[in-house]
Amino acid sequence: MAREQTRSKVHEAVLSLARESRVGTITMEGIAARAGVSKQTLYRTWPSTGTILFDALLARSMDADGAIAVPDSGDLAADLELLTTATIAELTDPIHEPLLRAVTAEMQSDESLAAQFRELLLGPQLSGISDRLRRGNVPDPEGIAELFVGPIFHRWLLRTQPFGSEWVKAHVAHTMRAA
Amino acid sequence: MAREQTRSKVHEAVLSLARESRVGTITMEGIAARAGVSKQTLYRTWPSTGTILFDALLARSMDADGAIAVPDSGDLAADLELLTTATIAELTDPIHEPLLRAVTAEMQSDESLAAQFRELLLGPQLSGISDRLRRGNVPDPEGIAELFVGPIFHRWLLRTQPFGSEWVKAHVAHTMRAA
DNA sequence: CCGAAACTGGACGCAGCGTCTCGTTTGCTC
DNA sequence: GAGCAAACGAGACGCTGCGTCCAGTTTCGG
Repeated sequence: MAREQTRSKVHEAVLSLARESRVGTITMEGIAARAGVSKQTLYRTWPSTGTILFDALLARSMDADGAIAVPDSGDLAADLELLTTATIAELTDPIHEPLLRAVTAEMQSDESLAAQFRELLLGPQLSGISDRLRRGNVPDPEGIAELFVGPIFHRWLLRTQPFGSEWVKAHVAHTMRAA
Repeated sequence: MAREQTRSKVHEAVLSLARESRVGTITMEGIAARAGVSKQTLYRTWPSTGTILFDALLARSMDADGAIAVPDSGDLAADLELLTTATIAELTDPIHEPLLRAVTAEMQSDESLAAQFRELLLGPQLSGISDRLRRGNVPDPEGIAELFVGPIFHRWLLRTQPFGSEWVKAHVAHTMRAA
């Protein structure tokens, strides 16, 4: 559909806008202006700002290493701790964070965006983790993966409290005990 | 500030709007029209639609029983299962759900709304649970409370999969094992 | 019964939406 | 390298909602 050059111009524009202003204020017109692209071009490919943000997020997740790799050293507890730290780093990354917050928000009133998110980001992430758990002979790996991810996400989304290394350790310990 | 009658007219309007249309489409002008109230009156009390939705949500949570009561029968596992079921019922209630989704979304770009939410809804909820856990001699009750709530919220927010009774049982079992 | 506080109704300029038209550029195909 | 379809830029369109302002009315406690 869209030329590759257009797509990357739009992605760059979105990233720079997300960096410098509140994500809730990002508009189609703003993106078009920043990217040096006509609104028509935007609407041709993306139905909403949420879709664009998600697309940018996805592109960013891909080129680094293809999402977050799940470590497998044989020591499950150590791996979970690494994974927690890596996940937190991504969630609080100055570029990722605003994009992800905006997409999460938009998902609440856009089911098709939510479906895309689940399929392309959340799903792979969760099954990566449950695969690792399965290799560690953990029963009900899917359930434990949810138990592991849920509280991290919860704390991030609701900004309950900052993530500290002692919290990470405690969380991994809880997860290990449940597994 | 606002007369009690005005406040309740606005709450009713918000509830009826949330019931019948996508929450993302709720506007100040729409609420004003539905409530038979001038925009001026709305802005005098609430700075944004998010604030109004949160206010309505809070009012609704209060009059029922004062948030969700944490059961205490002595049997921790049974209590957690009841609590899970009650929480899910609230999260999927046809009126609560859209309001809560909208507020959660808005919180992502409105820190002061997030703070209110934490203080008036999330906080009491979490400390109710950790109190119950403490009474059951669970170590690190705050941590376990997060472990308990996180995955429920995660599954609801991202609509990963529907809540089934077998999932509830498994989740309680995991939590018990960690505690 | 009087005054302050809360209210209605409507008007204001402004930003962003989503769609349209028209003329230009890009890049693939023969 | 000429030709053609697809993608693009520029900008105009009416419309909805925003947030603020004003002038006149209602409500209610002292």
